[in-house]
Amino acid sequence: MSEDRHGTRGRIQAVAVELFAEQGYDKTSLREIAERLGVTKAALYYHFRSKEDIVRSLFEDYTHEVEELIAWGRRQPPTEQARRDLLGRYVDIIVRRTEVFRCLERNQATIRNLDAHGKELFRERMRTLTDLLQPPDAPLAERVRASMAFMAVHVGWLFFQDEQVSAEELRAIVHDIACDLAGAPTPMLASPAAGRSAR
Amino acid sequence: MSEDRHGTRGRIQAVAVELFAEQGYDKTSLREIAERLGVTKAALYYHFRSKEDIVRSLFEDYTHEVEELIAWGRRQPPTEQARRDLLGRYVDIIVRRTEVFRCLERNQATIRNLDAHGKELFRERMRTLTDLLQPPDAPLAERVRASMAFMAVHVGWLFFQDEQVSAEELRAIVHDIACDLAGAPTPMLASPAAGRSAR
DNA sequence: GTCTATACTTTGATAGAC
DNA sequence: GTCTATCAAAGTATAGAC
Repeated sequence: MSEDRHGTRGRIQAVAVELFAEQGYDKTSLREIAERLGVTKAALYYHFRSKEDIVRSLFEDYTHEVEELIAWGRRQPPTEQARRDLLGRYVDIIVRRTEVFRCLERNQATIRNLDAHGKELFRERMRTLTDLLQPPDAPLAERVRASMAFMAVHVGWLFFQDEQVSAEELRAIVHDIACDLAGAPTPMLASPAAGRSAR
Repeated sequence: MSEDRHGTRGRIQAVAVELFAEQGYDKTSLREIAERLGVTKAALYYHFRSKEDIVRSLFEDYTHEVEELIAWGRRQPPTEQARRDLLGRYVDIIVRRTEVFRCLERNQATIRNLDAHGKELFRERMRTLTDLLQPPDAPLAERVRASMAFMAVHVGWLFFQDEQVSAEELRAIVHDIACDLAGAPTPMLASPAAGRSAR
């Protein structure tokens, strides 16, 4: 799998996500990636056919996980518990792929246009996830809340990521808020926020 | 002000936001902007000193409005009503500057690094806004919710922007959700969501 | 698997005429 | 305010040796 940073290929990917997220995809040259690894540009072309190929490979695992989540969600009964689990699993994906997701978020304009058909891929997946929480014919306000439940996971996790908070605590808080937005019952949470959610 | 699209300068800015948001800042060349306007690259250099100068000018008005909002917020008493108004005014800024904000959101990595000091500007403004809703010593869960109130405005407005929904309705829904997240009382809202917020 | 060398392309930017 | 002409720089990508 691509997340082992042992082989040269994996090391290239690790350096690439970091630089793409920090400076942007376009501002990061292959020369820079190669230098950081102590190899030459040409070496990169052994492992990847192009620069775009690198960034594409970065999102493969993430995309796959989301699609599996969607498939899983479709098999669940329409219970509150299932919705709660869906959001929890989504949080786990974001947590597990933090770096990749940060890179994605900061380079939306670039990444949108990698594939001609991939243009609205993110949007459609988000739409599909939303539908798992609220049917397409639900009131607009409910659908917006459902979408926001997922998006809140993104911004909440990424934004507070580099503060001095424990990952477990933040994970629980983000999940809590997401459930709250989705209208799902609040998960048991040993935090001061637990009272609020029950208001 | 820079949002009048009458002068050549304004027309350059209008084309630039659109292309930057759609294809990304780096993938958009000055040649392309010039062509779209029916002028030459050199003409652009009469109005702007550099490409970066164009993108910087785009955010001036937006930045100014947010800073005025912060100043306004500091003058308010710490009431629920004031917090509700703060969020409402924030929504109004995003609504008014939709295009610029979309451009900002999709080019985060690039724009972050335009100024060396501007690097954490967005983050710090968000932090300041958050503090207006919840003091820095509030429980983490409350601060995350406060931050999310603002971020929810971004994603909610932009994501549903191009669906077939009326601007007024979406504005109200987004404001409603933001208030809910911030713990502020729900604004009067003639929508099916009104009941939910009171749960 | 990695390197040297280089071809090819595009871009941001400038000088100076009109 | 806009145009023609031109430049240097940087980037992606390839060919071929080791």
